[in-house]
Amino acid sequence: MIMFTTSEENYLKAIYNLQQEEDSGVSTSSLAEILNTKAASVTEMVKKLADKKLVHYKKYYGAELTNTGMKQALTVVRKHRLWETFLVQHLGFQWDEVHEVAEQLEHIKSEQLIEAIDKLLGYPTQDPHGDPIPDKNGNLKHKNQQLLSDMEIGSTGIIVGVKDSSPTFLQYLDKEKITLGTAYKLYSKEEFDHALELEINGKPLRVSHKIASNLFVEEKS
Amino acid sequence: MIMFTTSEENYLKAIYNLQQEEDSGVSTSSLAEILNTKAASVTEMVKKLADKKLVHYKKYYGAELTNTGMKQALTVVRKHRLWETFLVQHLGFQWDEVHEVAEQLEHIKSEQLIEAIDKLLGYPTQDPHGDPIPDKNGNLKHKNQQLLSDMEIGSTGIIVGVKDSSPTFLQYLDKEKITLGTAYKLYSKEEFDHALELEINGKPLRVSHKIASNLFVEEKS
DNA sequence: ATAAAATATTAGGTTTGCCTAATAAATATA
DNA sequence: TATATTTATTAGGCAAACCTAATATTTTAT
Repeated sequence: MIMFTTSEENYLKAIYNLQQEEDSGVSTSSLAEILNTKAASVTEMVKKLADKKLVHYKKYYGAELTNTGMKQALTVVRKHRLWETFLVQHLGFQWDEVHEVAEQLEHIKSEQLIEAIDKLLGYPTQDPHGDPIPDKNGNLKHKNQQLLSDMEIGSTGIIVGVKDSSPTFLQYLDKEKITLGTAYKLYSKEEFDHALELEINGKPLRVSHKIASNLFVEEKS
Repeated sequence: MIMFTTSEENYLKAIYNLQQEEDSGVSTSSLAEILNTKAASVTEMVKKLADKKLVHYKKYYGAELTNTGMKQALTVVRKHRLWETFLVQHLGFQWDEVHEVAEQLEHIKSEQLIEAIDKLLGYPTQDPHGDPIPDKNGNLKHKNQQLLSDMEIGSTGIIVGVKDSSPTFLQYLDKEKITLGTAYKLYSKEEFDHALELEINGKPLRVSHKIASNLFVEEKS
């Protein structure tokens, strides 16, 4: 059983996350930004990952996970999201407090541990931010979610996830009493700045395009 | 707030543990053995710790924790023992399975996390091996324990801890159904090899000196 | 008290993962 | 299309924490 360093795991996870958005190769600069490091360091590490057959890498193009790399990335993502869920459900953490600690906990090496946490939580399929938790074989249960900013006028449904899960954004949502499961109705969109007029918790609320484009919703059928 | 590397924390904990036994300075070779590293590496690191005022170090003599070093060592020991307790009580680990994982978990940096675990466990004062858990101020509740091998013939009481907590020893105890809280009666000691004749769980049991010298007992008053 | 053995330190390397500065390639702009 | 700008790579270094081999000190045994 091959083992990975914390740094390698962080790169794999970051590539995984970025790969979800862009469909071309993951760029050196985007990795450098996410990983809080410099482009030169990224190039170096990505080459190392390519040597280990964890990513495909083409100079000046970018990196993409191989099947092996994807599998490993998913186990890191799985651990991260299970720990986040544990912190919220069993240790009383708020959803804006879990990320940093989970960044550390995701690197703990013990199959027994993560399986026990999974069991304790009842094999959850979503973390506190609405992100899917891969099962131990790497399978994801994907919801049919859309961005609130992409919905048509008159659309109703519920908030099912956040795209940005930074503390500041989550704290904004707390302030507005928006949680996963909260119902919305989209009244109108402002042409000029693409702000949205919503009904949330029975009250009208105006949100910027930036906010709406970081909220996943599931439309009422 | 000063932060320590995983390696520094491991050295501090190791020095703490060894300091409990010997009362002179902790030797380079004993540290090297415990930390699975070479003497040269230990010398180097101990010097670094001395520069940071975490240990007193005298060449060819050994290392001793300063007050600051002791405080830090105790927080690592606290985390280690709380995690061990958590693994056993909430995740169904056996007492011989917890050490390796706790070695990793003890380095997670989050005051909030360890306080939440402590609270969840009900502020325990002992870990699954009977070792005391420092409270968040570093205070230890010390039992009046003695080694079984040091007891007089006729002594009765209960097992309250293990000195060696290696899986092999713990598995031996499991096999013999010896747990913390088990009552013992010391019948006799063999002159030749210092083996002991005991009554354990209502049945006679002969244990070697090595075993008896790794069991802590509390004598019935 | 001296020699031998054991223990500890120093000197000089290695690896991992990061950095800055210089160069090369790709993309955008005139 | 040629040039400017942005993005990426290479070259050369650095710090942490290891290592081996050589040397120094302390302890043990004769």
